[in-house]
Amino acid sequence: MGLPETTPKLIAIVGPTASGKTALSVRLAERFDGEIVSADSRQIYRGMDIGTAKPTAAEIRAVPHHLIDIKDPDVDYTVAAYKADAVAAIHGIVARGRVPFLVGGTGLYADAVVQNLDIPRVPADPALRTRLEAEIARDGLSAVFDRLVALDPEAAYVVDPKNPRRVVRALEVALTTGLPFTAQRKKNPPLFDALTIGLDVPPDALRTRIDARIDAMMKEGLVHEVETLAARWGASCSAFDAIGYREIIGYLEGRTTLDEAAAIMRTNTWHYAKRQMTWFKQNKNVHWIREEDEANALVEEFLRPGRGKGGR
RNA sequence: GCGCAGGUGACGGAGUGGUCAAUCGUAGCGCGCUGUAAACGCGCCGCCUUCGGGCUACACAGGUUCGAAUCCUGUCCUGCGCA
Repeated sequence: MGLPETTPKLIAIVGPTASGKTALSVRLAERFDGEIVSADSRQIYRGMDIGTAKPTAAEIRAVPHHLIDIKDPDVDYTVAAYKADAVAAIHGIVARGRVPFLVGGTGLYADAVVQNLDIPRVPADPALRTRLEAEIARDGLSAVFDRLVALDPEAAYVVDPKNPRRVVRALEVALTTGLPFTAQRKKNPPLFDALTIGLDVPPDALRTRIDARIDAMMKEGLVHEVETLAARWGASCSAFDAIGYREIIGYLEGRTTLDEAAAIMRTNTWHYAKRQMTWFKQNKNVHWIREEDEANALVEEFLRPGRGKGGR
């Protein structure tokens, strides 16, 4: 299928949290002379190491990693910024003659790159959002949704009328640009010839891995990490609206015991993993694998000159 | 072992004569998502169903009533109080 010959090849590795993406990607990158671009919305942040299960120092030494530790937790980062940063990083890797691996569990981030999503160029407007949220509180969400539909009729069946956050964002875009939100979100021709590999871990096994990972995080000093970060940046950064951080903050503020916090982390992480699966399953181009050998074979075949997947 | 308070779906916890298969929360299951995405949201959740409905249920056994998760009696069990 028709992608230009010159379209760079990209290998994306996705899967739920704790499925083994990091370890697999490091081995693949070593084997195929690659570099890794993280597609993880929390590993972006400096200092959030244990709770986000960042690659280890040894792993980072073994293979160059990009888009990890690029912001402080008080900075709000976004999909749009991510897409730009990731595309730039990938081009850099390609220019160096190496193979780019896009690795991470933040589905929207990965899709923004792989599917070349056109994200409306309207930055968040906190004042406007606050006003719209007040409007929702006063008039009800459906009234505000109606307002959106008046400006953007198509939004009636594209935007979830029951999701305040979506309604607010769509209105934000429509109001500040004067153009319909739905006309500004597009899927463009792909920038990269991508092979997407998904790690398929059976539910029971995944749950076991998640629990084990949380135990390990606790032993490695998650509480101390969160305490230190909160002391420095305050507990209310949106970066800390993340599994592990939220629960430990709750413990530090005396709302739960440590055991309770850990238990909540386990179920929240599980819920998250299930949402990730829901997301990734939608993408019919993912090659689901259970064994590393399968990944090796897929990548080897994909990288063979003239054997790209041609936009599929 | 006399007193009091209770025993409701996996758990927590509403309901106190009909409109109750039983509000709600949690867990569980399914799903969605284009500048907060580890975020945000939606659906299902006794059993069966040709999706109209059918069946069995609110500790157990009786009873009152046209009608009971809701009232009465007894039994068993639990918690606090007094022995």
